[in-house]
Amino acid sequence: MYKAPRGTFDILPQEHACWKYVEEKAAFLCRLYGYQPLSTPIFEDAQVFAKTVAGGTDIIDKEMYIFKDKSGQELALRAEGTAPVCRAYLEHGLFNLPQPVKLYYIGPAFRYERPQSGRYRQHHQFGFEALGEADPALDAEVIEMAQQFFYSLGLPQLTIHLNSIGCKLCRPRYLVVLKQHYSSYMDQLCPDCKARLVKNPLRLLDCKKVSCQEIAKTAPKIPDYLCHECQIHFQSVQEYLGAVSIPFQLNPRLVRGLDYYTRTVFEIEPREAGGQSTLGGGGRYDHLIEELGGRPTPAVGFATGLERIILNLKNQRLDIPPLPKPDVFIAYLEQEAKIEAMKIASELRREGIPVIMATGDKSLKGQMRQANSLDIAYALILGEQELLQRTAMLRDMRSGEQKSIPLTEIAGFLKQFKM
RNA sequence: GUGAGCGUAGCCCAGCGGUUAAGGCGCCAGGUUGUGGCCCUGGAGAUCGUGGGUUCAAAUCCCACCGUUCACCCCA
Repeated sequence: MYKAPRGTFDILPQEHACWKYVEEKAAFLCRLYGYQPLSTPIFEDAQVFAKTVAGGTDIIDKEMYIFKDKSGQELALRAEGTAPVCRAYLEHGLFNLPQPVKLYYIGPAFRYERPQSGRYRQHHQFGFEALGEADPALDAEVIEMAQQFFYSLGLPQLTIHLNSIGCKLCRPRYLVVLKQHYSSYMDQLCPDCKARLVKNPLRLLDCKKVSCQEIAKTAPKIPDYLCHECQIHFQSVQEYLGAVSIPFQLNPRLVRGLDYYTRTVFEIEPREAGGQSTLGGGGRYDHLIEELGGRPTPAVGFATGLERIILNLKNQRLDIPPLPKPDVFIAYLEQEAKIEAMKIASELRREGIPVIMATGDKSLKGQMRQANSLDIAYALILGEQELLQRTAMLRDMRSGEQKSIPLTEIAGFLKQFKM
């Protein structure tokens, strides 16, 4: 038997209610804040991702789906949402619009890794980006949006962690003192952290090992080493967040792995949960667009994984509005009635009434059972008697009451009752 | 890539060395010659993940592989 490949999954009809719920909340949020939808291809020139994540991590070698197409061009499945948005921003000259340009996306992304709770090879991301302006008010807006998103979903028990990781001027200065600090604990570091010390020092700060966390606690804090401009920016973000009453927690050990990030970083996680529970995160990336070949262009954004959100919704057992069901099920008895039934089904659908037509010449009992299990409000029954009288039997499946209606009046009757 | 747990019908799962592999949900049929939901009766559906080994005997013990779950690495 074939199975969905490792790390992928089918979303069955009954699960779609949940997905639709989340996607609609996302779209509505973006409308509220004036962010417009942008869809990008499922694959890109591999360089779109490779350039932006270059160095420091094994994302490219280990985690990305990279392949050559028949022409030999190197392509990569969409690894995340931000870089393609920036590519589109450059390709279509969106920098010529009044800035900032506010965009959002929602769709699949791919990473080659062993699946674990809420992490899949094909997963789904929702994100929004404000491109072309450095105003800290945008950082605050993006954080507020993220918070409002989870709130509107019914996930209010969240903590927003906030930090600033400086810019190209001040971060190198910080990294020097950070490395100094860790160097003096060299013999106590775990093997991973020894590697991080040279490869990606910022990541030292969120090692999960208890012994390394002790060292991180006493490490110099990056906010203390920000340059003047970054300090002002960071303070302004906090002020604006205060102005719109968004609670946040400063976390000097919150970092990002990649070089293009600047200044604001934030992550959102459920309260009283640690480790792998982050629901979403974002921050400012003032160097990404430059990496892709554009002019230096500041930008800030947020992204979240829908699988994690749905996991949380299910854990909270929130009531998700169910998908609408068809209004009418048409059952028939003999061949003659079947033809009439098909005519009626067709007619009702043209009137905009959703109909399921019985098929398979099952017993009436079987047909009614089916109508019941589909949880349909009305059954329309056509048999010999009804045909003779040019009527149909309309049964209210909830109450069990039924009455005979002339064929010509069915559509009008159903519309009038608007189930 | 590393480590640990788990693989028995569509789903949940009992059985953990002894010969027809149990139950529940769901599905189908009958109890109502044209009527669902509740109830009753019956039925279909399982190469017990795959391959090898131990044994008189393996779903049950051992090994390998595959799958899956969780965690690590990484986290865009």
